[in-house]
Amino acid sequence: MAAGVEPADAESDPDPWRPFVDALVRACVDAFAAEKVPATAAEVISQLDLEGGAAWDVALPLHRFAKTCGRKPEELAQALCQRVGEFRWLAGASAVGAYLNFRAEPDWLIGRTLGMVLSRGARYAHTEVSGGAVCVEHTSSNPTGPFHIGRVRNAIIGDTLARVLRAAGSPVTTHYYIDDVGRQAAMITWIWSMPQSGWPEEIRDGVSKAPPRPDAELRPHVRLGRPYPFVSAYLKTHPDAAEAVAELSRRLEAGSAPPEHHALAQQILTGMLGSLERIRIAFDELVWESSFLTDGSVERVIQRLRTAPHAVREENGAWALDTSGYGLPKESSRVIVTRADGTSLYQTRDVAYHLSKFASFPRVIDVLGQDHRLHARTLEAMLAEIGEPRRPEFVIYQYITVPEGGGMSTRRGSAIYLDDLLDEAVERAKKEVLSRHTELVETEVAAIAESVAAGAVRYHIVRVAPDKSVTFRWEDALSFEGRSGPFLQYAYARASSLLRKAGEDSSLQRLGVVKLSHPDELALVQVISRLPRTIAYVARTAHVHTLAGYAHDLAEAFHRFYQSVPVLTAVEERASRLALVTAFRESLGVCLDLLGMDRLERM
RNA sequence: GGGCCCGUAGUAUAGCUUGGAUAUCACAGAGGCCUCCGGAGCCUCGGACCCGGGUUCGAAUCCCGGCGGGCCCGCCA
Repeated sequence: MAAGVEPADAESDPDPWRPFVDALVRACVDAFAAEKVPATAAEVISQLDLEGGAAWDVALPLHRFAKTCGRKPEELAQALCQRVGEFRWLAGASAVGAYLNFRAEPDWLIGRTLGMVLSRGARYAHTEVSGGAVCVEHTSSNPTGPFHIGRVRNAIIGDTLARVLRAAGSPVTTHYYIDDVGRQAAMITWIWSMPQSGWPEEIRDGVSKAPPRPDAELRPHVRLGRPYPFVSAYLKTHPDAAEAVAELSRRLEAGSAPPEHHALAQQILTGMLGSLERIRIAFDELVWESSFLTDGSVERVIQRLRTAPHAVREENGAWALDTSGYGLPKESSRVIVTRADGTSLYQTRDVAYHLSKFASFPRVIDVLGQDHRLHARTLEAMLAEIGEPRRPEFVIYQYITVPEGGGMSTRRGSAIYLDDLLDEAVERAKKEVLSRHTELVETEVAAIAESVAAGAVRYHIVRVAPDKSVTFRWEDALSFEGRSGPFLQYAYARASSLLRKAGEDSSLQRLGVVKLSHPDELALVQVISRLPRTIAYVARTAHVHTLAGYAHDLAEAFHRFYQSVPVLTAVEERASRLALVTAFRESLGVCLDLLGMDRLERM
């Protein structure tokens, strides 16, 4: 077979299938009209199954259309098949049962797909900036100590989503919202504002008996976060201490924080962000909650909420909102706006934050754990109360639990920390690398191991649908085979190795004719051609796990091709196959970029 | 008690938005593959839609009711 490579034009739609599907829909609408069956293009598109039965087929089930005209679907399929006739790029149409199957000319799709990838390179499947700006807020963990991997699920989902939205043509700004004025922030400052020798015995004991952390001195946020869970427990039984923290909290709100306060939060946060950098996550903006107090926006929100239609004054002076009209559970039909002492609460300050987001971004996305679901609905009610018509979109994910049952808890000692998981993954990756390579120097081995470990951790978490809870198991998280990050990176490294050995003739942008016919070659092209569609889907639905699944399919198709088709030793097909390998490598590279994983030339 | 989410082979997971042709993929299990380019790979086999109703020509998918698990129901965040 021989196919001309179609250079990618200035089309904004990066989907190689687009012209074929457009032609197909037109042909179907015409055929329906000829049969006097009412069917619009939109109806055809909605029924169209692009994944089809066999890999190359686009299928149209006819049950729905048959019903509206009272004919048998099988009979309708036969009739339509006669009328669809021929249109550009159609290799054949067939009626199978109640389905109409269309096959695109393989040569056309091969040429078009490879042409698209080879000319666009790392921009393959990307859409030119077209949408409005999007703000993605994710992670937003309080600066109270190191991340356990439950919290990291938020960061990985949010970061992946941000990357995909950018690829789909939206300018994205990521936010990490830091609570530096609430009770938790006050607790950290309270305990560290006294010398350790002066700490209450329970807290000192707790810290000294907690499992030792060899990295505590190395990572300041680990050390500074150590007393937090014990402080939290201590305050429940010591009202005097609790009052001291409350007083500190009031000072924070009033803008008269002790001098060490911000530095502490900053120090812990810096350590936490350092952990996230290990898995390639960084933020465009760090947003401090205190900034909405100092700029007066919280005060303005409070004024608006106190004059809102359902504002209620409690006897003790607190202000609340009756939200029973918003369909919230009746137990939470009252939300507090300000405490009896006049100070604000998290949900009130969050309204101010969201108003500031709406001022800059037409689209606002919040990534939240399932425990914040009610808060999300409360926030919507509060926005409605002050007459704000806009709403954030919420991406809610379920928790990561431990095999013994329950969530990750620092206090119960059931938390698995990101740093620990990465450290362990790095050790294992090093062993794997050393067993394969003797020529690499130590720094290279270390860098590769970090990349493999980070990829393994990110992939392990992102591959599961956000609305499913995950039970954490070390052996699964550290698996380097099958549905794992290293499986993808290995495919990339294999392809890189091929292209390295091929030498100069891998620059094939000007390759005129492609000769590919092996089923595994066609299957690989088919998967490559699905990438733009997949990115568009993820951008629309925020189902980031779909991209992880796609990337696995892509790598798998390559491994199969690699196994069954020789490349370097091929004679006639060598150039074509190298072009295919190049296109594959770039497509998988785009996936790795979007999943926040490193492209490894060797591993 | 009320609300939200989840329930697919031994384990894990896709498909559920918009019902449609033999339900995806992995780990574990059994059996194979380095005459070629990286065996972190490939091939073959066996194995699943929580239960009960309903809607429909057709239900893993939609509706109702159970059961099981997670989370929330603070003048915490």
